[in-house]
Amino acid sequence: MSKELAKTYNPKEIEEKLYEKWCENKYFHAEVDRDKKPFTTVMPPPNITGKLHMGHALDNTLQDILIRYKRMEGYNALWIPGTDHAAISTEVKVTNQLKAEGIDKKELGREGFLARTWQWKEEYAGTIENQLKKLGISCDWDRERFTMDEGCSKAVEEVFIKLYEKGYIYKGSRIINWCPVCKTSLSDAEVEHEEQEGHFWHIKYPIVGTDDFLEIATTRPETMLGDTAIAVHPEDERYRDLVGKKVLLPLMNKEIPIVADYYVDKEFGTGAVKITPAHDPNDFEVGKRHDLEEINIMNDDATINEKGGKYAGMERYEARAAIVKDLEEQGYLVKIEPHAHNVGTHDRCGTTVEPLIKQQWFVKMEELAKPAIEALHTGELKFVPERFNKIYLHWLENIKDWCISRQIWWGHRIPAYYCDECGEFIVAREMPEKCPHCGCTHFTQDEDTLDTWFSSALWPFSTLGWPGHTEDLDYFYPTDVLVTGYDIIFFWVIRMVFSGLEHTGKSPFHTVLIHGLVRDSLGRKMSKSLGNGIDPLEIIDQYGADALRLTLVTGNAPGNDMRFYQERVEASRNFANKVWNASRFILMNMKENVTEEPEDFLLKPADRWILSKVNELTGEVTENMDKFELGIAVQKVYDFIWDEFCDWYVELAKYRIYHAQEDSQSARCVLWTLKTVLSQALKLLHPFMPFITEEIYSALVPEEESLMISSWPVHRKEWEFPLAAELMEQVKAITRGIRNLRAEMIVPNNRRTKVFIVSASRELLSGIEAYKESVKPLMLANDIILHYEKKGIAEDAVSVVVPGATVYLPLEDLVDLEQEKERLQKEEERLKKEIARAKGMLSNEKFLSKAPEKKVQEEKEKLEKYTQMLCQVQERMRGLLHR
RNA sequence: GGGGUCUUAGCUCAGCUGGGAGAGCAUCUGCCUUACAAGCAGAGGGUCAUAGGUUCGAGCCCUAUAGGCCCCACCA
Repeated sequence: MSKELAKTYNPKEIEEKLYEKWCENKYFHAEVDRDKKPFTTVMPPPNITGKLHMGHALDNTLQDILIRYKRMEGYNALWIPGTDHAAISTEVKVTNQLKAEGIDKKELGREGFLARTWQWKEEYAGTIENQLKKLGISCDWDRERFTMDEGCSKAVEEVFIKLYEKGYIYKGSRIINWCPVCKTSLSDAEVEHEEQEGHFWHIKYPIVGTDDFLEIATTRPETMLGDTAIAVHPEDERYRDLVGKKVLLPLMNKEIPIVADYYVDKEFGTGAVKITPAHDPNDFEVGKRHDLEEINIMNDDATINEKGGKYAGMERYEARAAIVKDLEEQGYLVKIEPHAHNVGTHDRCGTTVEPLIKQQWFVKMEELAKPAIEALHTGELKFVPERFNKIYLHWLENIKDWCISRQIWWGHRIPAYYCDECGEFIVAREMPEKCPHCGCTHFTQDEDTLDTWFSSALWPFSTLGWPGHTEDLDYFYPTDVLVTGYDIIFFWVIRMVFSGLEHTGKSPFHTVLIHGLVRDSLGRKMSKSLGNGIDPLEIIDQYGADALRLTLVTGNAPGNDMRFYQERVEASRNFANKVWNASRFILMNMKENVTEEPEDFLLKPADRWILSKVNELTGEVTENMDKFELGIAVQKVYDFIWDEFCDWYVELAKYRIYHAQEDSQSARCVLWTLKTVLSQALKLLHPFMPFITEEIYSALVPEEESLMISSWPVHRKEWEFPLAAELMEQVKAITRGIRNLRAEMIVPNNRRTKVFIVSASRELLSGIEAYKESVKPLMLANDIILHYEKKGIAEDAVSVVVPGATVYLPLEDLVDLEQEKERLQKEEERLKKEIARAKGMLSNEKFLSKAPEKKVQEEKEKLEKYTQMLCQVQERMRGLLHR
């Protein structure tokens, strides 16, 4: 006796219970098993900075769909979860939290601050884990990792030392991006450029030894305190004679040279550029070429330092105002123009970054990038969709050295030790005992930590035990698919690829499945400041995890952004409800479990038809899944379940179920088919909606342990029934014809009529004859009368022509013959058009010779069908005329 | 400045290797038919941005144009 389902679908009741069951049974856990092929994916580790948002829900839903699919396909599926320490972001959050408590992080000191941050980590990693569990994702929690745990830290250290020894990591004094609020250096990728309305200040510098001036234009006048030259284009006629001469730097009263450099654009501004090597990346390069002095005029908090003369101590914008004022007073300011220009900001705090020269650690990228470029060309790596190839290549081909040191506490400390005596440093796994240069035995470790992406770059292999030569690494690595948003290709994907290639010799995955952003209903990015974010947990609470998941994958193509709104979730929830109720109907009627497959000849055409439909669906869905067309795959399952299965097959099944006593064999057949088709559809749906499908399956197929570990269906040759399928399509066409006619006549559905079906096809007639009772309710008929020829049917009926049959409804009081003639005329015209179209194509020599045979054949069949239908219509019209 | 992407029904979007335009929501009509009103049965609604081209055949491929969005880039 099968168990019955609750009357209404209530996700809350089943989701938590099922997730616990899955966990208890270790279904998510994977161990090395040489008899099975592995399928591995690593979760992009969410930052421990806060709760998960809708983007995380999307990312993890996609991964879960893939991993569940592969698991059912028989792979040894491993999905490693974890979180990222998110260096700067977390440090900012904790610092702010402390500030709110009136504590300055310096008071706590490094150790105290780290202890506090670890507390934060425990709290948020727990929250994140719970959120992910609510989504129903099937990752291996036994293998949960953190980018700062022991293993990952070991990998970081190993990589740093390896790259240092190979000469790929170096320490150098270079111009870098500096965040004056976070007081740390940043990589180029962490700087966002935004256009701001600013000003263009034109300033004249007196030319030494003359009464003339040289006019320059700048957007950052305060940097003039650090000017060490003026540059002009070497071929600029206007300034040719000035090269080699000097100008007097206003306010600073200092002579600086005029140099010629191709960097200068003659057409832009005045054609003369002030050069501040210490505060502008371009000027830095120019300075190197002309051996100019680099004068750093700023402190770490972007206030002017002692090199800035009377402006020392002022904040950068305060200094700017003061300088402009002084220039004006002293007659050096020519004019001020409005000017829009790009300003670099720190992506984590929004502060305008300041280019500064600092000693930092860098990774030399040129050599590392080459194999990563190659991997895409050889096909070892691919992006889905393909268009992201270009973005990936463009970045790698123009890559610059990566600044990896950060002046913050939360992160992996750089394994470099400085001799307290001579200051030389040693890169090593542990603090050295004796300085090889001076023999001193006291060392201090580098205060800096590493860029957060330095550790996440190693994620696909550090989580599998690297640098150890573990069994896991050998078996599960390289991983298969990486699922992530296009917004972190530069930060993360690229760095994982070159790191994987460098340290393991293999691309860390063969496919990167890229998804877009989840936007709000107006198409805006969801953000804290706008307050338009939607909490995935609230949606789950309201509609269930399955509904949320379905919403996130329906109607979306890889790499595209999507809009999220409630109505879409409601539609998904409605589908869940539909599945639930159809299943409930079947279980209600399955008085005892049906496990035995009926003899082939006992199956009715409808049974064969739905079996061939689900069979076809299986093949198509599998193909779509393999091509990562998840949206298309789930749409097909949705349509099959709702349209074909519920609206047609279940309706057709009712008569046989309700009359089981008269024909128990037929009832058993129909129940077997219902169970078989539904359970197969549930399997196809399971990756998308794991909870509801598992719950139903456990009731429907109690002989099996669990749906999630059952096997993915395959296409079966023996379930191809082309003849039964064709017959059913005809029955459906007739049924639709009848419903259309009635709707047009506004006959309420509760009024039943006689239905006359005239057809020259004995197969069709006998098919329907054998099936009359099942079909009657669908055709809203109280009687179906079948005729081989049209006779004995009153003319005052409405009629409809479908391929192979004419259907008459004697709707005595409702029939208006004039109206009926009009309808027939319209239909005649439509058919004539269709015939003309088909004839046109078939009389086109080129079409006949060039189009594939299959297409030509299709057209011929259409022509035949429409010609026959036209005859039926005309025959009917003649009947009406004779009357 | 370079690159990408989008423009399809009132709205939000699918449309896989080119072969008679689809879904959900919304609208309209008729139904509480004992799985489901979160439902059933029907209907209306589209020169697939514009202009060329390739092809027997174009929403799909190519070129140009217009508009939207995104990314990259050192024009002070």
